[in-house]
Amino acid sequence: MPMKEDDFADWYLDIVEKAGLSDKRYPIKGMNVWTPYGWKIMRQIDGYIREEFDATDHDEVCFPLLIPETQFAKEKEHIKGFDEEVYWVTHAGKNELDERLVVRPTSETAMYPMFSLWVRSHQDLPLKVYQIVNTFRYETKQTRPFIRVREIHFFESHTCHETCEKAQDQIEEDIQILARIAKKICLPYTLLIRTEWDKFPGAHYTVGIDTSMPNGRTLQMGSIHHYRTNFSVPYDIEYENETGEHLPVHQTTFGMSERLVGALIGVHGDDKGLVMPPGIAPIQAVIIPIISKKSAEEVSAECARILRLLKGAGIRAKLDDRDARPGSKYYDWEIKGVPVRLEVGARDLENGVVSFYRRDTEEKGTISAEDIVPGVRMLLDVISESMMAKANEVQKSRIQDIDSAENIPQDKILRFGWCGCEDCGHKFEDTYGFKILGTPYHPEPYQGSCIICGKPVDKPAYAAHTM
RNA sequence: GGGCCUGUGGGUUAGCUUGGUAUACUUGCAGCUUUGGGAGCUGUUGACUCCGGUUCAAAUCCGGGCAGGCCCA
Repeated sequence: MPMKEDDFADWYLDIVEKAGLSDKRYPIKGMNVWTPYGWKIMRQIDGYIREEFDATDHDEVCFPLLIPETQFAKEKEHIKGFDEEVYWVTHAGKNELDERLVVRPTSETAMYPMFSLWVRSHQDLPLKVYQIVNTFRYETKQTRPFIRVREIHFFESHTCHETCEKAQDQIEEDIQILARIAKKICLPYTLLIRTEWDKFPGAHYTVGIDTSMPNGRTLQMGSIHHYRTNFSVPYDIEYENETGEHLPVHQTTFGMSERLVGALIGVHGDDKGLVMPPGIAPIQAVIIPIISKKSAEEVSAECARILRLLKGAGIRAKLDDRDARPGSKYYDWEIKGVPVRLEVGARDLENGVVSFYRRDTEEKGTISAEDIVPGVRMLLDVISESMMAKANEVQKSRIQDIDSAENIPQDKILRFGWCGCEDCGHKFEDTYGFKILGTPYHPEPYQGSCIICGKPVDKPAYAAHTM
């Protein structure tokens, strides 16, 4: 059941604070401090992103944060889209700058003048780079940790290709990369081609990556764009082909932000707190010793042994040997969403087992102490699969077909017929109060008629309230 | 751009109308004790957003700044 808006806001902020993800008391709106546990999660995700891009022949780069105004203004649509939400650097020390500098809201305009120098011949193509950096956008609406912030941690990949088709192939590769990343985080998502009036400023087309949050709204986690030559022409990124012709490159970008963290809170969290997917959990298994006077030494020794084994096997394990009651430790690690808890007490020693608790389903059981490594490994796999399956179920149940304005559920993603024309699109958004997310990137069978004009259509459109 | 509201230990908060010793819970720290779902006891650290005004006296009243939140365009 979707949560009410206020309940969601309280619940979400509570988890962010209690799990130690972020401290929002920093005195600038929308700029929060990544606290250690939250940052570990983000780094875990970043690490996986690096792995994926490196494995697909992208090179990591790091561009300057500041962009000269003239460079920023070269692509007209682009600057119009960001005009209202960029930060400007206008002074250096006591001097006013001759040319103002933009604090990057995204890096197209920082990178492309350099691409113009780097790309000369078809042998330089494809050019595939990415960076993991922070960007800045002056949000005026209400901010919320990870979901709506003014300083945004994200990755962006930028590619240049000889032809439109080769750029399109890149988008297919991006979609594969996305699929693998999403699986790691156990996040379901939809790929929808955004409407003309909602695409990225300057893009030929935009694919939005959305997921559904517990308040019934959708959260856009990132996007993939095909630019064609929209940027390469104004930024003069040309290559010489085999026959000596000079042609503009075709470009793509792919980016996802710290909203992934917001999404995983929303998608997996429950009333006990965060639930971390094993793939990116900073701590995959926490060991709690159950000390009693008689067995203190034996229990400690066994815990140390298990910790050593798990770590040796590459499992991110932690021993919680604080001087506190077991119960209070349980609560601490449940809020943080640690997937597996292992308990070792006198009783377990006697039976040659280790007790476990699964965070996602709250099931308890035992693993033979001898098989602790394969046992934990299998548990983590099972948890990943079951979290993914459950999240997919929920996402599916959030989608509802409609064919008229009657009985519109406010907390669902609507699927309906739309002829695709801008007029009907705007009419739909105005009368229904929903935002059109777009049409499926991967074709899906559909027979219906435009909900506004009645024209028959063979592909659906999706709409939702957005975060 | 216009309007409204709010700032009290690390967190949550009482007190503000009617000016006078700042309340409680939680957290932190130390000791004792305890450990299979937030134990207990004792001791202890820690706050009135800032600047100015009124007053014998300001967390409290007034003005301004800063920060945050909400509503409207």
